[in-house]
Amino acid sequence: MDLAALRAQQLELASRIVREDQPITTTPSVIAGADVGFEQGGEVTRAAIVLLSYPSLELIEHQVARIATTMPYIPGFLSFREYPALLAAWDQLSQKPELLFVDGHGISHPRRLGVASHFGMLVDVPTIGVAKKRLCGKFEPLSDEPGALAPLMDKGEQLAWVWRSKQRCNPLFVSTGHRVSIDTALAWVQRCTKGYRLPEPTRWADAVASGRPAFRRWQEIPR
DNA sequence: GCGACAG
DNA sequence: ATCTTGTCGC
Repeated sequence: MDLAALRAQQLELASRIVREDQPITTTPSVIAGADVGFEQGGEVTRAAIVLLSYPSLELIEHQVARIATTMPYIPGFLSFREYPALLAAWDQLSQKPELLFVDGHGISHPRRLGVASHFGMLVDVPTIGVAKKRLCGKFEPLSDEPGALAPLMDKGEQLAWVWRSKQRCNPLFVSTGHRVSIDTALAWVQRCTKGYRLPEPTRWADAVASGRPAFRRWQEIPR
């Protein structure tokens, strides 16, 4: 793999990311969550996409795709490692969502093209990036109260909101993926958070992608 | 030159 | 991300 070429590709794609809200924004009735996990020591990439109804936030569909891993993890190039599997899972959906949450950064990336932005652009759906760790940029320490907020700044521009979704939990990094402003991204993440650190779409995608016990229970003991 | 570094 | 049980704290 040629990192210089991938870096150039990121700059090109990043220039096409829409950081503003859509002129016509209607309330979504279906919101998706996407996440990626690995198996067999990393040789297999497993992507999961879940569909939740809104505003009830109930799981209505989940798809999992497994493909041979094509690239190693290199900070700043995560999307090239994860998007092939995500696209495979996306194609398996019986219906497409109106809003998409992706586990990872959106524009809060060195070249402004985190996995949420890259994948969001590929499927061309309003997308939000929800990351659990900082990749770049700086922010002031948050107070301990849940709801504490601080802008993630880099080179003079705000790239995300650092938001403490729950008490005694590390904050989340919420950013524009594609076709959603940073403020609107935060508003949707807040509306979809129900008492846990992660918003429901990413929480379920995470559970499905990594075979969490909570999900297996729901999966193996239905009805 | 010395750290930092999504998942 | 993943390897992994119990355990400390609210």
